[in-house]
Amino acid sequence: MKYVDVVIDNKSNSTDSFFTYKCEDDSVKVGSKVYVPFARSKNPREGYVVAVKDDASDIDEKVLDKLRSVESVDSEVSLTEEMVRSALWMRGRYLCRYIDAIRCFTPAGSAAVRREKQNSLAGERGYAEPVEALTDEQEEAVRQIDEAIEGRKNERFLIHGVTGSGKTEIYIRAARKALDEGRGVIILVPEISLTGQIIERFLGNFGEDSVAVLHSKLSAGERYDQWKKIREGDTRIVIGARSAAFAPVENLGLMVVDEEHESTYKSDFTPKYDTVEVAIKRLQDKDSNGVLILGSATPSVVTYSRAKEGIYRLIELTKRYNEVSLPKTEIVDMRGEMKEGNRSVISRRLADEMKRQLDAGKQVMLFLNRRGYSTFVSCRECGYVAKCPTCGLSLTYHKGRASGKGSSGKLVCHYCGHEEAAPDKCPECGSEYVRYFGSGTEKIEETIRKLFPENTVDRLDLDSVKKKGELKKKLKSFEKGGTDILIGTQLIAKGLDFKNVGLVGIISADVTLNIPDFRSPERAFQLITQAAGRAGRGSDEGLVIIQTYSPEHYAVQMAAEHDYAHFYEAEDKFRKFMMYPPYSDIFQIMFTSEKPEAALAGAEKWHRRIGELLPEEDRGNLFTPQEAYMSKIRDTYRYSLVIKCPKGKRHQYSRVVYKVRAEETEEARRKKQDYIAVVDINPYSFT
DNA sequence: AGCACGCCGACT
DNA sequence: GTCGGCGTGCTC
Repeated sequence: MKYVDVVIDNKSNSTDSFFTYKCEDDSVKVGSKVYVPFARSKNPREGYVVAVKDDASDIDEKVLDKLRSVESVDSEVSLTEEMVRSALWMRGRYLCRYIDAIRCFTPAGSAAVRREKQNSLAGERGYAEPVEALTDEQEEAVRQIDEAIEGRKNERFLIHGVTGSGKTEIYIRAARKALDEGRGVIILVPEISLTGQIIERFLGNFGEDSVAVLHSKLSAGERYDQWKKIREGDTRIVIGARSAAFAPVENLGLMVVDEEHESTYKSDFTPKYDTVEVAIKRLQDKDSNGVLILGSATPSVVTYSRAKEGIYRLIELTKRYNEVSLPKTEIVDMRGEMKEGNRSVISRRLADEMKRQLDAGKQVMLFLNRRGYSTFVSCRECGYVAKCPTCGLSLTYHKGRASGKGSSGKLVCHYCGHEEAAPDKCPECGSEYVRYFGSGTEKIEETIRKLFPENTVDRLDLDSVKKKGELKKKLKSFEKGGTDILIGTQLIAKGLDFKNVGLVGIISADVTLNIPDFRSPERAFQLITQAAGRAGRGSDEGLVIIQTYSPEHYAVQMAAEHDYAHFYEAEDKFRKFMMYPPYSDIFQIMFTSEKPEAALAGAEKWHRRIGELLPEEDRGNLFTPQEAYMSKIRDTYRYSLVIKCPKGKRHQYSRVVYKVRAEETEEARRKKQDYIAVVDINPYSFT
């Protein structure tokens, strides 16, 4: 007989601990799924074994006489020990429940789910590109990676390579090497529906039977089948979005995170994990000792700084295939447009160039900021943007919240709570053209249709991705030349390859630049770079026009010059000065409730307790609770609490937050709690 | 989260 | 009497 520690599968906060059971079935292992009696529950409850003991020697005596027996061991589903270890680590890292972390690793559908036996890869056809000779840079990268894989070294690489420098080919070689060594492979991509090329090439190189493609369109049954196939070792290569990082691959030898900087790698739901961190954890496990490859043309500042620190080995790919040159770029200063009477969002320069290109039979792509981001305040004559004096972030305009003096509104910093009256004149130049930016993106399509009535116009954004097939149809139409002008968000800025695009226009670099988030310069740089990468992929040199009210901003300048190194330098200085990541971790705790006063009271309570528990010298890193950026979503009110945790103190701060949460759940046991608190460490946006 | 227990008001 | 509403408490 054995003794096992089990994590019970229920959503309660108060059962978030290990429960010890006796187990008659000696086949039980760490990772086994079990059914156990629990409390007064009539039916046995599901749980996962996290520890197995052969005797009762280190079991608490108080518990020993209460022990009940495991009902049954589910031989169909079990996690590897490495998966269990990684899940336990996640709980501490992201302050979620054990079961939340474990569920990431378990198959979503159960065996009971009806299984439609259909080929999940239907419609995906693989093709192996004719193997071209590798560039010297690629050759060297492959050599280093192969060596690490062969030596079973837990090494991490960052491939910083411009678009078209052949990162995918390196991934394929690395995967082949890992397979040759008898090891498993996980390839992560930001959004499966937009990365057809990688998948096709993997399918082409390794064959459909050797590659499991995990995507959101899979039914529960299909998902389960895939999970089983991977778990049993029938498929050694897995490709998928974020959640594929948890695939039950044993003997994990290689993980690739393509487009490492993408925000889709941060989970929106509990647990709010960071995929790269999970990958690192899984690979450094003693059963893996695997190799990590991050790839990006525009690595996140945090990642790049880690590369500089030596945590990642940096591989720079500077040459594009066939020596295709990077497109020419032009910055259009929109302040001039205003002065000269052009109130349209399309500059005369952009309109002229569009006409020229369209007349020459070329296609045009126009990029908007992400849809519907809210307002920042800017002067249309001098480009002044209202910023928080202590945080350096853009202030957000709040309408109609009379701040005493009957002013038209106020400007609020969503980080620290700083407030000031909204100006009716520009504080820099005195102009009355102070405007609130950021909405009405749909208008652009209308404007373009009016400006170019002869041409076909199409628009693509997140909404159309949701409609199955719509995306593919629109992209196909553009590819075939059926559409002259394609308007889109940065969604279509990635990875697509259209040969006939002569001009890329970035309508406004500013909206990305001025959302109240310290990452906005980084995002602006990435957006411009990616969008620019769509131009001139054929034989002709392309042109990129960047419209902005801040032409002197370093993110705009450096992106226009294709100069990542200098952008990084400038951005790193800013981060260091302001103590933003990588120099800190930002804890955001979101309080929600149907009653605004309950959400605020919860936030204030936590604020007080955290303040009491943090050492004196750290209190300055704890900010006052704020009404959230989106203060009310579907009848729930939201308040947020931000803590800036200096580098190296994450454990300490986590413990404090964890303790406060434990206190609060303890209290909720007695009194009904009327708010919900959710912790997010390093959120991707402050919504 | 379940689920049982138990205490009270309302009804065949 | 006794049915059932839901507040309370416990879970190896």
